[in-house]
Amino acid sequence: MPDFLRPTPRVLRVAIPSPLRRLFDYRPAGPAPSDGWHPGLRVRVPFGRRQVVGVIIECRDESELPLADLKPIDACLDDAPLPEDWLWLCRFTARYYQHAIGDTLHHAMPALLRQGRALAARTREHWNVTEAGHADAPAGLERAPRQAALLAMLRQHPHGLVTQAVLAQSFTREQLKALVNKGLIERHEQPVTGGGPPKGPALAEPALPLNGEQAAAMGALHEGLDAFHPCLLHGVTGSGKTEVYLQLIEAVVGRQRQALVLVPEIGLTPQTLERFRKRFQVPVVALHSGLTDHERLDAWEAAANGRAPIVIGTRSAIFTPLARPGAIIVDEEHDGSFKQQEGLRYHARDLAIIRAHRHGIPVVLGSATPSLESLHRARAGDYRHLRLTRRASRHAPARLELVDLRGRPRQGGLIAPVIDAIKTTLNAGHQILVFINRRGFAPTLACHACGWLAECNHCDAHMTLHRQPPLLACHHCDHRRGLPDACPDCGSADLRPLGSGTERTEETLAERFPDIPVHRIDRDSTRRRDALERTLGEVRRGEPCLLVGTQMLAKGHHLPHVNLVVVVNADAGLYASDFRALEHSAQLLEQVAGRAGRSSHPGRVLVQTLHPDDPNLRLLAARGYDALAEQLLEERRAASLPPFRFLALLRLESPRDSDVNELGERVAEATREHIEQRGLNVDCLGPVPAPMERRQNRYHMQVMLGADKRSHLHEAGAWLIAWLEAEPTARRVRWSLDIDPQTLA
DNA sequence: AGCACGCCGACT
DNA sequence: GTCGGCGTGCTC
Repeated sequence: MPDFLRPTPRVLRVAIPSPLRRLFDYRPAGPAPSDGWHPGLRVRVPFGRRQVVGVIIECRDESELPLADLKPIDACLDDAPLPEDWLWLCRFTARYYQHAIGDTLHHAMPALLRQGRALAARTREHWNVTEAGHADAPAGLERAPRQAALLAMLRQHPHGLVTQAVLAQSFTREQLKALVNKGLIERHEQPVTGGGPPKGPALAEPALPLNGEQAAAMGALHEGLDAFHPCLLHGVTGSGKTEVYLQLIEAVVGRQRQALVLVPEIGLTPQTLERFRKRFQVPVVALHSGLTDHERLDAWEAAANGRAPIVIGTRSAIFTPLARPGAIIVDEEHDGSFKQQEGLRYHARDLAIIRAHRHGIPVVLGSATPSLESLHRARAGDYRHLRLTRRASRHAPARLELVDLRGRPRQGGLIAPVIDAIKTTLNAGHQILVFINRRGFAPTLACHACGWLAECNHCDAHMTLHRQPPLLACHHCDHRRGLPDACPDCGSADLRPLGSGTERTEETLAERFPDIPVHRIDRDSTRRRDALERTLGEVRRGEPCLLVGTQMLAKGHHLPHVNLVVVVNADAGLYASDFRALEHSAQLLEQVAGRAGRSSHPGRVLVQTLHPDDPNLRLLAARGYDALAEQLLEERRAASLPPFRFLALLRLESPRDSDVNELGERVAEATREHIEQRGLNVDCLGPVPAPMERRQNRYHMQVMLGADKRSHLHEAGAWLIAWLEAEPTARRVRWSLDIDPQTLA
């Protein structure tokens, strides 16, 4: 039925920004949008005692409530619905992650749209010369040379000029206003002309020549530009994955389509953007945290109407609408930052796959150390497995050398042979990267008389000792304390730092190598804007130096003069309770190793460990990440863990431990009963205390659901949520269901 | 989530 | 006397 014949629906089902997992019915009111009522239109509605911006999800004629009880909407905010692909993705996401649709839409929308800012009606200010202004000698300009010049310029443009163009010629708003007051020019609002890709060639600089493997990968990608075509681009550090991305984007843009590129949180650096912007003549829209609300909305619209051919952003950029989607690229697909860890707990990489499937376009997951999930799907034939094994430099990637820590005295966390290796490398004129996974001076402060340890009052955690400035800080809450002069338990003054963090290692190395600059890079030292870039800029000049840093240093930065990498302690992930700890640890070690010897010199990687005989560590050292990943996949299969089984984790938290305990018991019990009754093939384990049970004075418990079939897991999860929503005592407990949890913490 | 209502404790 | 703590209930 054509829209103009469609009668106005009696009921609008609206998603409201709230955690409530249902829709609310309203009566249409006010002028109908020009194309009629449709899902995707934003409406301003009364909700309780306030006004909110909601989104129409369904137009119908029936309601479960008497129609007379429905409130009318206050206004429709859009002339046309929000983009269909965006709405589809949001609805899918809400369903898959079992999250409230209203809250999902709210999170996926630019702030200005959430606030009800008009989208369709956005116009640009335009200035035209009036009839009076076209007269030979307009009056009132004798003593206003700038105004006269401005009028002269506008007279050159029969179709007028936008404000931006006027201001760019160093005229002012005041001069425009003065001319308007004199009746010589007029102000108009002109709709922003959108749509259509930018014209002209896409490339600003020629593509680089590809090696055989890259060319083969490109060939494979070229075969499937018009179809869903998931690829795992599995390439060692320095093998040229980015060049493959760039050439894929070139092909996509050349076909008048758009490319969406997702990068890890710390990957959206000026260098990354520079590389894209230098290559392409067409605009590259970057969605980063520094944008104003207005810029964000502009970018969203530019993507939605097709003006932006290339969009780059972090996790949340997966919710950018695209008018003509051409390809999605997820760089460093194994990176943990693609999973949102609170609220709507979505995984941007997984949504990228879904989105590409829906659009029928290729999606490329790139990594040197793919997640076991992606590796498994590539091996199963769900993804095309494209490998890049050759590095641009002559050298094979550095192998890990395990260094036995047992029984050896440490200075700043380092043992004598490692310090000797550092000295040798410095003497040869190279740089060294020391990687240590704890910031601060020392993990904690201990009393040597009685064994007291500095503990946080609000968390089950030690307080970290910091020297700059001197204090004890908890890394799990914002609690801080000054340093005690004496042990609070026994009064002894013999308080000593226990273990080493970045500050202590930095201090030790600075004492040991007084003539060599030591740069510390961690969250504390890079708090100032640009501090990281400035330090790295200096390091890239190539003078011998020492870099001490946390995992911030492991990712992506190109450090061509680093020739030796030292890992202070590799043991964190070896015996952790989290089944993914080893995978993540191995990825990190491989990434760190990739920092060594990227240019002219082969590098060394020294890995200190208390477990030099650990079979997993030995496998990683001897044969690399891929070999260990194979091994871990077999272990996961044997243990029925992801990616061979699907998980959902219920997290419960409350200031009162009895509340979480009791609710945990009851919800797990009820869920097990339901699973039994319905004959679902689902395990329900727990409740168990979360790894750090008390955090910020709140008690954390969890209940785990596991299933071989997603549909069974989904049903059990949905039932559990319904149970909690109906349970009065659950309101005293904060709870959330994490589908495909990435960590069990 | 907000936001109101409502019922008890310590204050100007 | 009231200001305000958070338990309880509701939102088309």
